[in-house]
Amino acid sequence: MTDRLGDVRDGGLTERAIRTQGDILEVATAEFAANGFAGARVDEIAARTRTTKRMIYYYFGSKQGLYLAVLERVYAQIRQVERGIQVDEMTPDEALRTLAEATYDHHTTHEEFIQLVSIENIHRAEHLRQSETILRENATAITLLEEVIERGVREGIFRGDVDAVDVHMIISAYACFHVANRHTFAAIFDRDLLEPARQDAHRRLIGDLVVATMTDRSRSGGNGSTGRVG
Amino acid sequence: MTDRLGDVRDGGLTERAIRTQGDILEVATAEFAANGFAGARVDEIAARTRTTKRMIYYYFGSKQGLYLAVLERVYAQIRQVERGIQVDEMTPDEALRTLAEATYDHHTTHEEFIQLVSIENIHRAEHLRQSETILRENATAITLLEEVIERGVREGIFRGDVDAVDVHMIISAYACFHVANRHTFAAIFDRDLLEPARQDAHRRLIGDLVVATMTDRSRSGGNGSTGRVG
DNA sequence: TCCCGAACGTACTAGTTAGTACAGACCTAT
DNA sequence: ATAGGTCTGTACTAACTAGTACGTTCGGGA
Repeated sequence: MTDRLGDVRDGGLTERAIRTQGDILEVATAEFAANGFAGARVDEIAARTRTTKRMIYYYFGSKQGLYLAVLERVYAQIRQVERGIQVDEMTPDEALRTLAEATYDHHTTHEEFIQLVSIENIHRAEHLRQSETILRENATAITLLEEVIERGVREGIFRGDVDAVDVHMIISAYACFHVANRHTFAAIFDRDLLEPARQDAHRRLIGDLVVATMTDRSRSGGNGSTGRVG
Repeated sequence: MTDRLGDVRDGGLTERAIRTQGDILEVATAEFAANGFAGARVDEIAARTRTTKRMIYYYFGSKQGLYLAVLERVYAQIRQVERGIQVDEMTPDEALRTLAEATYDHHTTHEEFIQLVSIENIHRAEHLRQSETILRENATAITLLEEVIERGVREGIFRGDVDAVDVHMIISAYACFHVANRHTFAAIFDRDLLEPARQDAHRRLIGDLVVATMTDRSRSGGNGSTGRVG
């Protein structure tokens, strides 16, 4: 009660209220990411905020409501990063490499996001499907990739049977794995995928991987115009 | 009590006991994979077996003991698959493609294994690290890959700065993602990664991807003898 | 100055869940 | 046949946890 301010209004919410909600969301993000939905404890979240459990229910209604708010927050953050990427002036392969590295950098520095995505998949995306914002806004991440790939195919340097969603999947798979399966991988193969000393090599590798795949001329069967994925 | 047999002994365990334990493990695998460790209910597992909760505690001691038994069981299964792979007669790139496709096929047909690995990572592999068997036996999966890659590098067709563990990571990442992130991916991008119609294309793609990456001659900087990963 | 609603804190409850006490059935060996 | 260990079922409990009832404080507008 020492830092109470002269509550200035802002869209129906007190400044203090906004800070309280932000405080709760930050702590809740860590708690859900670390323990899963069922494993997370509302009491534990409350204890680690400046406020009380009462407030969590006051602002978010239920444990599930809080979880959904956490999910929307982390998905909004990745949208923010994606919007900041500029690849207009680059050649298609340079652009592809840049996009891959940006995704790699985001995921490896946002462990909580990846953990929450894992958790959400355990629950078959049943919460995520309730969020129109995420479904509507986060699919647009593909647009940029589509332009780059279309350009590369038109210029004849990219294969034509792998589309933007496929490429996004490849990049995401690589970047997610480093974070999501870090612990079992380290336990079994004794190699920490996020070790700082390896970061640069791993970043280069995802670039190599996606460019090599898209520019590959020696692959098994078919070519740019046949055997389209899907 | 209708199907009671004349309990024949086998290594200290009744035949009936073995069947009971197997029954519990099978049901528990599904329950843990579907709901996570905290979300899984011992009562629910008991209700879906032919036996009772009492037996779960009799054989496995605790919820955690049961979970560990489940984990060991699914890891033992993947070891079994890995042991069955033969690549001696193949060229290194054929062998690599075969190994990648086998991993892809295993993971896409063993959803529960992937889910349990995800769950275990949420818990920072703290249960897995307790299992000496998994740590000792499952690391040997790399051996086969090591031979193939060494052969490819010696023949001058593979790059030399990516080792067996890196390649295993690439293959696992791709194969895991299809299963682990299936639901969020489908929700956002409206594409089911496990749709049967796409299976062949996706299997071919992981082969292309890993072979293209390893045989890539046009990559960013360095070559086979410099900039080694790690 | 005093009313009103937003924001907040404490103490509680109803329901759930991991784990157990106790009793009994079954098989094998002697 | 009977002792003793393995195996099984029922009914219970102690502890935990999401959610709430109720009261209080605060700032701003009339």
